[in-house]
Amino acid sequence: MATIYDVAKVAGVSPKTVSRVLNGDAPVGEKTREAVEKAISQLGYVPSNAARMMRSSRSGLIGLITGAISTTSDGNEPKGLPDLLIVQGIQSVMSATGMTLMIADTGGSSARVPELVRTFVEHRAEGIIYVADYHQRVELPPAPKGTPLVLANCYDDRGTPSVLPDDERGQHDLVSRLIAAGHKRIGYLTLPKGMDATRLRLEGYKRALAEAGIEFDPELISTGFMHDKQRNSAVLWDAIDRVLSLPNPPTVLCCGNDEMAMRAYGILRTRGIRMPEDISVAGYDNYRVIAETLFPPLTTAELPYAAMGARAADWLLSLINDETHQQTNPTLVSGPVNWRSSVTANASADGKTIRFPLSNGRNPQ
Amino acid sequence: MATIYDVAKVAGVSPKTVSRVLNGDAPVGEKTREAVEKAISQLGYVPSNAARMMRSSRSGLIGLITGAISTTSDGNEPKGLPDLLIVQGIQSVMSATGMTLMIADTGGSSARVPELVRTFVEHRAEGIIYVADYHQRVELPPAPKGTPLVLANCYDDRGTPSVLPDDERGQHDLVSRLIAAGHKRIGYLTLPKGMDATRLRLEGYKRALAEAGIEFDPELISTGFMHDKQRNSAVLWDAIDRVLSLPNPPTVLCCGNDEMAMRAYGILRTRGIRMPEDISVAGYDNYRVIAETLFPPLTTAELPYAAMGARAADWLLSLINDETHQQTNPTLVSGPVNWRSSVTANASADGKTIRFPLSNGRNPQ
DNA sequence: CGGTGTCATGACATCGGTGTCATGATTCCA
DNA sequence: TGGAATCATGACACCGATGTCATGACACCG
Repeated sequence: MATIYDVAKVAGVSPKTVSRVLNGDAPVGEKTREAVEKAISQLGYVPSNAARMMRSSRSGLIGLITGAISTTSDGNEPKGLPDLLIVQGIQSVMSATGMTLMIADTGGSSARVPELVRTFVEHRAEGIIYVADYHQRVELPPAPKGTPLVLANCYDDRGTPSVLPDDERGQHDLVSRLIAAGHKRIGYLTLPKGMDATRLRLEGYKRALAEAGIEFDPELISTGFMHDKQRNSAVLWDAIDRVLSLPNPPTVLCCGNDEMAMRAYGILRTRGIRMPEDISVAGYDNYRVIAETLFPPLTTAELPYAAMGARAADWLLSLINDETHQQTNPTLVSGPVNWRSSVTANASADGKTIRFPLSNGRNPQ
Repeated sequence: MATIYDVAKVAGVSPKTVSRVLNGDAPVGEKTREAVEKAISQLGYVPSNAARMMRSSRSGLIGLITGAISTTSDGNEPKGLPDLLIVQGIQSVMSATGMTLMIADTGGSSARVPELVRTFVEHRAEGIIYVADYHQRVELPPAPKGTPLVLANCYDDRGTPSVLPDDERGQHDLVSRLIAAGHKRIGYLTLPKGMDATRLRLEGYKRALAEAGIEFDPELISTGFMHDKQRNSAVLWDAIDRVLSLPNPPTVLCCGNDEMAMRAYGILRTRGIRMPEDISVAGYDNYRVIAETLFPPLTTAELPYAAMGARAADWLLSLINDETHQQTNPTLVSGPVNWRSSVTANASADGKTIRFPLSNGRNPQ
């Protein structure tokens, strides 16, 4: 690999002059510049970042750690998509700034984090971002001093800068929109209790009802998702049964995520219930492969992963550059409601209660 | 940040001795070693990879480029999942070898590739992997000499090392398995014509039939997917109509991917057709979020993304280490058939033809 | 007991850039 | 026309590791 000395020799100048041509930090004569540029392209010279870094102590590298640190990870499920979208958001900001991303993943074991951090420090990464696969609290080893750390899609209790989805607002906006479309009885099949997203979204749901003057009915709420994959279908089946057999059943079912909505489609159709004619369905995440492909396409609140990544990246950059760029911590990022045809524009007139054909049959699988 | 000189001073030895303790490349006295190790942990010293690299010319870095170079990309759809799984496969091999992954993506524009490659060369990446989001031909600028390049999920006509999914075999194995389960009339709703995967899988389909002595019936084949997202539902609707209204309709529908199968579920159910009682459905990809969540869970051929990534990484490492480790080019990786309950174990007895309730109605959406 | 090997360690150069300072050639203005 | 300012360029040290070679202290052996 050619060095700056080789270029200097070919161009008949000193290495320092070549350096000046490369960096443009001091004037260089026109003819000299041309000779140097010719030599560079002739030799295919590319400066070594490592050598450059030794003097400047700026590596141009950002370390990125992804992976499920949570204790709930069952280890073999490549959830990954949220991570990826966040990473894309980060990547787009970084490449615009000329930073290069180094990426490492824990493979699900939080024990590997210190090792990964060490590698990044060896490469003198200027900052580190930790990305979680769902909104959660994490405990990370303290970052090495001098290397700023930002958390994306997670937070800790040490006050580390953190970027989170605004789950409360997302659910609020979705439910408000449903109310605006004429729905008053809104079923809600939640994610597992104990998750931050579940709690926050329920608050958003309640706030939207309150704003519209609709009384909150706990009967309409049911957990529709278990961490235990095996029992998922049965749980959702029962939850749907329960809310549909209410004396005054909902006209729309909000699902905790798009995956659950997809499963709900199957369950509802199996019983001969049509969407959205008999009942409307909404999801959460805007997991596009699901939401756009389902038939009918799914109305869903968007989890703004890419925007969260970009926010986290911006914040990290400002920390690196020592800007006092104040941010509230945590920073909440909200996304739009994606309105699609799984929800009727005008809910059935008051008083007309649909009777659903219910069976006691469980998941026949 | 502490340097090796700081450590040497604190421990009262020469920098070279510290280096020896770090690398273990020469014997060091017991007491000296202890003093050095104490100084290291006291100062929180981590060696600088950049400085190390200047002498060794080994950076420990691998460059990874992902993104849709294809001309068909509609630009705003984050397909990404295949990329991610391949990246995970690569990552697991690399971290086991102590290499660090630098990642960059083209954001859909192939014009950015040279720029990304240049960045990697600046960092003196020891090798580069290019990852595509689906099996396709690509044209990349020639890699800088001395930096090996491996293509994952794509190939070129320059003979660059390339790792591809064995689409022919995957479809063959799936269809053979369906035949073994008693199916003889096997409908096939393909991906768009012109894709490599479409051609190869059709060959696999035919080979499986031929091996079982079943005559190939072109009526059973129909394109079920368009690049044009808007028309997708209508296209699939028509394709399903066509094969189901045959005098001797299929007992199972193979879909070009799991996404199409998900859409088929919706279409079939909307018409009151039950799965798998009335007809079986199979997919391709083993896109787990879909295949495991659908009701009933989907039988599908696995596209072994992680294994492909691992293979590509292994190959790249052997190229870097100049091993003559012969590989056939391209290297084909095959995955298992995931058998789930969307396909009946025993197809209906011969002669009993199911009549489907057909409508001429299009997608009512 | 002197010569030879082994062991533990240090001095110094080197990798490939860039910061600092010096130098010679021009240009400029009083 | 002479001194100062500007310009273009080069010499040299330095960043933080490691490879090479040298050195002093012992152990070993005939």
